[in-house]
Amino acid sequence: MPEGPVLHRFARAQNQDLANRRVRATAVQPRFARQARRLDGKVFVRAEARGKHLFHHWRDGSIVHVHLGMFGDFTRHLSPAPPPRETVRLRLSTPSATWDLIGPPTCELVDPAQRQAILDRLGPDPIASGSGEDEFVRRLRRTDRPIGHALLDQKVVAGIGNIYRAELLFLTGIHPLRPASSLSSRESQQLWEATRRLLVRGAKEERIRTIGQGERARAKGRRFYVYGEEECLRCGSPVRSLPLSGRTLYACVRCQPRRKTGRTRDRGTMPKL
DNA sequence: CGATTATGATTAA
DNA sequence: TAATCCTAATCGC
Repeated sequence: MPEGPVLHRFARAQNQDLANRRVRATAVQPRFARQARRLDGKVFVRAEARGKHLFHHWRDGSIVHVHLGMFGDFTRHLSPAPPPRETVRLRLSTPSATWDLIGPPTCELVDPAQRQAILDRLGPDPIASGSGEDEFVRRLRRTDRPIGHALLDQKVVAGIGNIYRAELLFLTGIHPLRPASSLSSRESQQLWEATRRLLVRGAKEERIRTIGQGERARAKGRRFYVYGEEECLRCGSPVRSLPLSGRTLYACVRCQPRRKTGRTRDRGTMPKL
């Protein structure tokens, strides 16, 4: 379920609940039980998010690396917490709050070098660092793969998932199949700016929000411009869906032309076709 | 109750 | 590209 901003939200909330406290660690599933016993009752120092990766730092030097994949999730309970479900990989609790980790493909103890190796594989994370545009543009320029593929590549920019990919390309009016290297520097710059804005917003708010204030009224319950939709929220044209990098990509046939269309600016003034 | 699907990513081939 | 790792909700029978 999670894209980058969700991991940052988890890290912040977990820091509020757990940082610098003695934390009970238990596991329902046997897979992580031994490791949980080793951590149980020790001091949880802090949670750290980078892209879609999460690290839990413990005072004894242990580092737990978590990746939630497509289905993983954290759930939070206030005391008294209900008994854990059978699928709880790791439960972290203090007298007041409890965090359950469900369904992660990755939950492992790592050493500092392994953590660093993971970070080294990631491109700039606009939530963590603020800057990174140069690196982003550099990476785009040197690949001929479609921009829709490049945006999911975590070493181009860390944290974008399938929803943000579709919505960012929509917001910048870029056709997803254009080679990344063919973007003008202005387009790359706009893409980075939109990425930074949306991911930072997503880390602050409870849910992914891509629709701008001006078009909020028009949305009427719809959450996205094109992701998972059949008609473009802005112009009503059909949304094309196609598989790209093994995921379904959505794009408006009209707002995201393969080439720039001269003077015709879609400012949302156009009625439904 | 089985099949399907979902905001992911690595490894093998 | 395909197989692999993970869970839960939904849908059709």
